[in-house]
Amino acid sequence: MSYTSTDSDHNESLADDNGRDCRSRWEGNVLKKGPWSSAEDDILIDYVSKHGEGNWNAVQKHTGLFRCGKSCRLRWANHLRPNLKKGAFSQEEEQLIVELHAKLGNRWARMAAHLPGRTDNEIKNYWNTRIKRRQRAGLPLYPPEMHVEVLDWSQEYAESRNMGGDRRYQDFLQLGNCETNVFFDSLNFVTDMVPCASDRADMATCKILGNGTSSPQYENFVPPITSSSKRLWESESLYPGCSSTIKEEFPSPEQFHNTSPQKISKTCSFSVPCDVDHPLYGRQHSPVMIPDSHALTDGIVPASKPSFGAVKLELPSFQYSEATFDQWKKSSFPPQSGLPDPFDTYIQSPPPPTQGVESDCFSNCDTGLLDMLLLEAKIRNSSTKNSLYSNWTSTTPSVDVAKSGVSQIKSEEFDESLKSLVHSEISISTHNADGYPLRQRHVLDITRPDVLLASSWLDHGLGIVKETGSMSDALAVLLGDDIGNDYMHMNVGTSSGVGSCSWSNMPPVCQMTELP
DNA sequence: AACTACTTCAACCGCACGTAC
DNA sequence: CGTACGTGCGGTTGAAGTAGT
Repeated sequence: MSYTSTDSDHNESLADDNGRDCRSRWEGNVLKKGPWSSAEDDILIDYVSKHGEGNWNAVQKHTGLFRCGKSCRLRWANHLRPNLKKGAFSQEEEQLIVELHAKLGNRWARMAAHLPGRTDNEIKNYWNTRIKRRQRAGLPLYPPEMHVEVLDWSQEYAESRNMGGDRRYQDFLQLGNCETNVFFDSLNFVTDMVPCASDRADMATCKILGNGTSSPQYENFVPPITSSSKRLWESESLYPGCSSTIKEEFPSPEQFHNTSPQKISKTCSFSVPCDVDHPLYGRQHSPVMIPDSHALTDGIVPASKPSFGAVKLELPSFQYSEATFDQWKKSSFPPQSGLPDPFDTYIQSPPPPTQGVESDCFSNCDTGLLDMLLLEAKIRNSSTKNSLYSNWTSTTPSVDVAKSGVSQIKSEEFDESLKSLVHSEISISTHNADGYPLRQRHVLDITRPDVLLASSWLDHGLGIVKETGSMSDALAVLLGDDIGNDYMHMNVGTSSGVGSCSWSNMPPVCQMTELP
């Protein structure tokens, strides 16, 4: 789009904003708004070439430009600075944007840092356009092929664990100050990347939303903030297949104010206790919404903002209707398309669920969160027969996913495992730098979902997965039986057994919370 | 050709954060 | 500590472009 406006053809409002934005006056002149003229561009370019970037508010003083500093900065950053790429995004760039969005959410500036020559505004516009397109098409935001990427990424982290950590992983984990948010992003990442996991989570939510919950763990809820519920409520169209039950089960924003938390939460999602830093309420050990819900599995949560249940929703990945899935099942993979846009390709011909998954994915979706995490870990450990899931696999219908033999997990067992994770207090004796013994009580904050997410650590770091026959055993080892001993032998460099893992060698999310 | 609906994208807006005073 | 200021970020707006009828 090219503007051909002149200096006089746009509005020049005078609203006051502490004199800091473009609506202020400058020496009696009204600062100009609207599109920039080429003359203005030249002035700005000349100024920056002489004085460099920064101190934008000084531009108008030195150049006579009737533009505020913010406007100058924006113009320079988005259009005038050198090495800016113009034109459509390449396929590589598009794919990178999708990957980055899966990891970062709507953090356009960060995404732009990974795309040389591209601006946050460009990426944001592209994404919003893409969202609208996919929304219209009723399709998920992230192509299922990307599940390969997440596995590669997990492997990469595991391999680089002893080399100072994977920067991608660290960046991924340390976005913002609230690990819970990180987890939400992480979970989104995983669920979006792993089609079956995502589907199952979504289906699980459909079930939760549609049928309510009967399991005890679903009773420990907090009501989502109104904005979330409101958006969910308003997003009926985003949840085909669930919308009807959402309408029935999900209270309207008005109802939220008049309904008991338990009643509300039972219909929304499930949660586990989680330490949450909140700017207003401080650190709380309180239930936090687990983004197991349909909205949440694809609702990218801006990690920069605290998430005291403030789960911000965007678009769900599971937007396709049952009819669409039927088409998927019948269609071939990879999709046939001559469209240049790889995502349009996906829109046109969404791939079917992985072979052998359909029935169980759609019929046995009582679990969501842990199931998905296990799925990820399972895939990566597909070569190990004595896997974490052997007990479960022996008692539940087996489902092959990507030739790896991933199994469904009984919801009851999942419930019990989840319970065992909650409020686990451990005592650890170590030595300080001077050799004096230190004994501290900790809460191994494994209730933090991000800890759970660190399956790379669970299986690669501790080696627990390979040593035990079930997730329950593994977690028991992790939480109580062994760690609860007075002394833990933690050797760096070996990879078998619980005692082989240094606490400092854990992913950042696995840091423990020291009890007061 | 004219009209309408939709899409794109530059720019604006409000807010948050860091820093200097 | 409070205030002013500079800067950056993400969400939103609305004009121009485009496609469809």
